[in-house]
Amino acid sequence: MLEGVTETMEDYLKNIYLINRETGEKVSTSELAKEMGVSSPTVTSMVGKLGDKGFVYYERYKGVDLTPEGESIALEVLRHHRLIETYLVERLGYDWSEVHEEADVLEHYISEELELKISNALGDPKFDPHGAPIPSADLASIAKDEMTRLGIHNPGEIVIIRRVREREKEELQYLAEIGITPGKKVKIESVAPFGMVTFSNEKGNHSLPKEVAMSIHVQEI
Amino acid sequence: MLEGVTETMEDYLKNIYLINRETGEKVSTSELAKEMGVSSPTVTSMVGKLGDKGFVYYERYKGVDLTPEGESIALEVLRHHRLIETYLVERLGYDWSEVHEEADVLEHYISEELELKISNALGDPKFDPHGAPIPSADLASIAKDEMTRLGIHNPGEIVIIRRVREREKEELQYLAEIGITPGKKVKIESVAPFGMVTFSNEKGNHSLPKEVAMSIHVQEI
DNA sequence: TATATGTTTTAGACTAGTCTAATGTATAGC
DNA sequence: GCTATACATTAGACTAGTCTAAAACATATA
Repeated sequence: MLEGVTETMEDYLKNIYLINRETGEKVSTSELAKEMGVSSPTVTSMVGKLGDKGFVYYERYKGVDLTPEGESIALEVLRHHRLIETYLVERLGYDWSEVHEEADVLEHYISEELELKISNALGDPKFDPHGAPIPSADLASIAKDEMTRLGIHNPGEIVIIRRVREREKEELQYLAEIGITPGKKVKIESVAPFGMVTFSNEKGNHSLPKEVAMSIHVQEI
Repeated sequence: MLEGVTETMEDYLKNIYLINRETGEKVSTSELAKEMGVSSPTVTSMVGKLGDKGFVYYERYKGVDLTPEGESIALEVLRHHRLIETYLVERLGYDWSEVHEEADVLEHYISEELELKISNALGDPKFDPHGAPIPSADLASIAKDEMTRLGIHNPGEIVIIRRVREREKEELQYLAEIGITPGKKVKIESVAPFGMVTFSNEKGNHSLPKEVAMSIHVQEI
């Protein structure tokens, strides 16, 4: 943790970064409150402090945005998170579905020294076990990727899974069972009523709610 | 971290355990304050809370003592600390002099799951890199050891270093340079004025202040 | 046994992070 | 252009952990 930046602040900055990357817009108080699991007034007061410290741009009723300094803190935390996840899977025998909670805590507490040792031990990996890009050591911001989402594809198209956003352990385990892990190929079979997307792969035919399919990053081939 | 036990409380309990093991007596407010780096009134207020929660026996003006429950929290933290130190040295290329700070933080944040994976990966080690015993997974309290201290031996006696208490990085590096690491043999040469203890080993002749020699656990042969 | 000395506790205050209840603001739909 | 509704902010309070200054206690020694 840096000087004057608490674990809580790091978490706010990380979540502002992630929501902003997802939506491309300024982040509203209530979105952030929901993501952080706190009340809206709590967020208002916290973003005020983050603004005073120069980590976010904040104007009342207009939402927040990271400053360059805020962004590099967010990227640092994200780098820690994804390196830890990768290490736990590669070196300590964790399953990809189990690593999120552990990394969510430890990301705030490993030193720069340990970050470096972990990265070296793994050969400076570029992606974590879910396919998410690991920010580089210089914290250059992550390039917007060229990928699409499983949920926007049409029947007949074939795509490679590149990234599966983090979610509940049981949900990730289920996705692995039906062949949705980074690197695997699937063919879209149908976009059915009730917002269901059906696809086929070596594990047979399966369906997912569109909302979930939209969180799976893919590349068409 | 357990339910209702904060990082701060874990630290108090750990330090009460360590001081009590060292002195064999109830721990006074001021000793604990010095060890924790806080003021005495802070300690008074904290031990009050720890008493309410049933982790310590505390009577005004009489010092504190761990209850069985407090002791098992302390042992759990100590087990984490020493496993982490061992892992960093064995698997991530750290030097024994560098691991203390990292472990002091992470000890509060690794899950039981990770503790188990680390212990398994290392083959359930019994001692950390400084020679300190690692509490077993069932948190049975650590048996009082049969060792003596380097500082109490007389010229001519030969001893094996078993354990070097944690201290500043630079100090540990110096001790390693002069051959004071667990497993090494030394012969006491003299107990000189100004409280200096002189000994010889394969690195030649060296001296240490008696206070330091008293913190090095040895076995006579 | 009375007192001086050092240790411990009490009193009261402050910060970080959170909450609920009340109030203010923006805007979509008429 | 006005108003209902959803969202955001202010006000005020609470807990954990810390501090300093002042008072209480324990005890060694004369």
